[in-house]
Amino acid sequence: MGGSVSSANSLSVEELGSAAQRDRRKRILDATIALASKGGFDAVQMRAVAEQADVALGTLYRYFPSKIHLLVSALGREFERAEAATRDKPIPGDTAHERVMFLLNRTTKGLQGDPHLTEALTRAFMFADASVQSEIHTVGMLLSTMLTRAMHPGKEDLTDDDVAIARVIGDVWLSALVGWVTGRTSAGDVTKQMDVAVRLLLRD
Amino acid sequence: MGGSVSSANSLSVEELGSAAQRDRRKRILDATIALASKGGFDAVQMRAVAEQADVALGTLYRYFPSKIHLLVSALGREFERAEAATRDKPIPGDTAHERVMFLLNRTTKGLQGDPHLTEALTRAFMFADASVQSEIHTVGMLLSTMLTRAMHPGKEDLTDDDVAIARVIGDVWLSALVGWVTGRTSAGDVTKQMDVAVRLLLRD
DNA sequence: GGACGAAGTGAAACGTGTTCCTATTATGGC
DNA sequence: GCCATAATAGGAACACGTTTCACTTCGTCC
Repeated sequence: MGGSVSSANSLSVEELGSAAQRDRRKRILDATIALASKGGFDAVQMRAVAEQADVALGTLYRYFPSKIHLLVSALGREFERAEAATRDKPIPGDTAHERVMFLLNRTTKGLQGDPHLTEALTRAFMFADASVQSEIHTVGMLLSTMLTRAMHPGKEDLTDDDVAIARVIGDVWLSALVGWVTGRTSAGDVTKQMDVAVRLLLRD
Repeated sequence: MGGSVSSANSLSVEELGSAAQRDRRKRILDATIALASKGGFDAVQMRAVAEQADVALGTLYRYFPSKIHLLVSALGREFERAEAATRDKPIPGDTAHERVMFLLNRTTKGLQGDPHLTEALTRAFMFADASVQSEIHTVGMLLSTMLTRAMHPGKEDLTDDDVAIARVIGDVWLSALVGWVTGRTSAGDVTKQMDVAVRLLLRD
């Protein structure tokens, strides 16, 4: 896991030439999600992923230079799906508080429906080091986009404070998620913590 | 790293009978800090810790059941030192905001003075799973104590909001730290993020 | 001082992430 | 179709966290 901050990035969909390659990449991520969903972080074993995706171990490493890259990329794909599914759909709620809580609750409930998957993805995200910067950045941008849209639907020029608040909410959400994943707090606590934080940050 | 939530805890100072045992424990934690300080998370290798602490590998595992337990315990000891060093010393500042920022800035600056050590301890803390609950809890309580004391020096009956705000600040601080450790944000950004969060949460 | 159990030692062995190497197969240009 | 090159397969090898085991040392009770 060491080494300098090299250019070893995960191969993104765009830079994959052939359809066969895009399909391999998809199979790998599908296998990752399936294994994570069944047994969490520890169950995502590189040999098992390769076998289930029907690629050689070397190929897996060619597409994703480490287990962490793999899992964070899988997280990114899930986030993209979630973001795409809710784009253009207005978020219900009369106030920023209500809309943000709606978004957080829906997402949190979704995650809690698959605890193992959530554990795997969250641990990977938290353990990632500098070499996973770009994959992490993708996820961070998506989260920030979803939150600011919930706060101010349709607003174009976001203030620094808008962005800062979204960031703080994202931070708290991640911490709460980590607490839940590691068995420190209950599912209800996550919602409660979020509600308190959002109430403090978005006084309508 | 798998397994059920067993009773495998780190041996705490209190339950260590002899002076020789307390000394072994101290040597182990000293070696851990030294190695972490020199090379970060990856450099804290169990064989190296055992050798430097002059104990057998099996003994190291008897005192700390995993590398994560070891590092989080080391973090706990450092936190205890920091907390003890500032207990009874009033924190300068006229407002809660000023005092909290003073505390955070001082601590952050201390951490940034030893990036490798900070990286090792932060990664361990974030990667910890349910089996490290009690060690994590120790750290969480210390952090919460320090923050609420900075917010309301001498106050006895803290409200739910006081505790919630401290928790949110702690969450944001951790996230910011993770961002810095993983090279996503600069040292200055950490301070800036904290200032924004504290300003939003503690409107004087 | 001897016996007994707990704690410590030393080393081998195992599991899984990661790297490396060689043979084989796709792919694209001529 | 044929060659050059890249991509993939298959699998051995390595590193480090963790486990295990046979043996030794330490502390305590008689």
